Amino acid sequence: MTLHAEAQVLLDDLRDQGFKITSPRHLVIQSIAAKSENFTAEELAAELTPIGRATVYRTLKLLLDQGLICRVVLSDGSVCYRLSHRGHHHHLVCVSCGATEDVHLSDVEAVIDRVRGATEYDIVGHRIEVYGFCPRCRGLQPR
Amino acid sequence: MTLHAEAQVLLDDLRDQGFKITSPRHLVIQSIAAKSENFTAEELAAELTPIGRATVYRTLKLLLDQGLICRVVLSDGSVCYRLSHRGHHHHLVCVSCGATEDVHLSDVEAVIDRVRGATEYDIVGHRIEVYGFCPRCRGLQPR
DNA sequence: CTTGCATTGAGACACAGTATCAGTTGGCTT
DNA sequence: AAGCCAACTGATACTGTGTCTCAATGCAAG
Repeated sequence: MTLHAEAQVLLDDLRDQGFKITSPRHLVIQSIAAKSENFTAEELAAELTPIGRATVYRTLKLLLDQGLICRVVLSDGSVCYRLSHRGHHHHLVCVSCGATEDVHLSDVEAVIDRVRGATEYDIVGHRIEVYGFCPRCRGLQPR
Repeated sequence: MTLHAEAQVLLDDLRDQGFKITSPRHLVIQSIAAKSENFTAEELAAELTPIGRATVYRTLKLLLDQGLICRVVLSDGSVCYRLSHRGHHHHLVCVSCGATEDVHLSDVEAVIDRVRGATEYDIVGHRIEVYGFCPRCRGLQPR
């Protein structure tokens, strides 16, 4: 299994959009697909050293625009990325260690719709992050 | 009216927390209190030139920690600040010009509570930003 | 009025990301 | 199989946002 199945999906998706499958992109995607946890852009760049930092960032942006990965904003405001397991979802982020889980806030759409009816704004999207202590960090919680 | 009423509230609040009311802080707060719209840290620093940039940032952080101002994340990921008109609320942000309105997402707590019941995480907070075109920008909207 | 400790300012640093631009390459076209 | 060229790459410089350090300063408690 030199090629993670998820990587193939990402590659196919990019190809379908008319992007070139270059060897740097191939490597970046392979590396991302192998990760089950959050990663930062710099981590990824460091790990893929022969590949230029700019290229790593460009590929991330590409995947982000295609909705193939998602950006997670930690409670301290720093950001990292993770594979998007397709479909609209939100994140439950540990304020202590940054571990992240996907959550489906099923009724949020209804709440947003209510805003839609009550404002002059033409609503096009939203960003939600829920913060808490993960089971692992709960024990170390101050007080 | 050399001192905006809102400024007095902020100052009192800081004093109550045991912080010193120095003249740089006084000026920063006065300047913030006079703004009705979003502002960026750099804007503020530029406007208050004789005051050190670091001090402006430190004062912003202070006010942020005290919940006296809030941070708004625009749709492009850049951030700005605005006076917090107290109480928990969220932001409706224009994706085009960055104009911001406070919104009260009344039922969101119920949604979050539902998550609380369904996860191992000990939930302590959340961040919500709703994006759309403001009335002014709606007309210029591409298609 | 003194004095301690919080605060300040200047500047260096850190981090995340973008811009530039000459050089390379994937993949269509023939 | 060869050629072409827009898309892509990598090195590097730059930007924006914020933090750190550390000597100097100044609130406010006594």
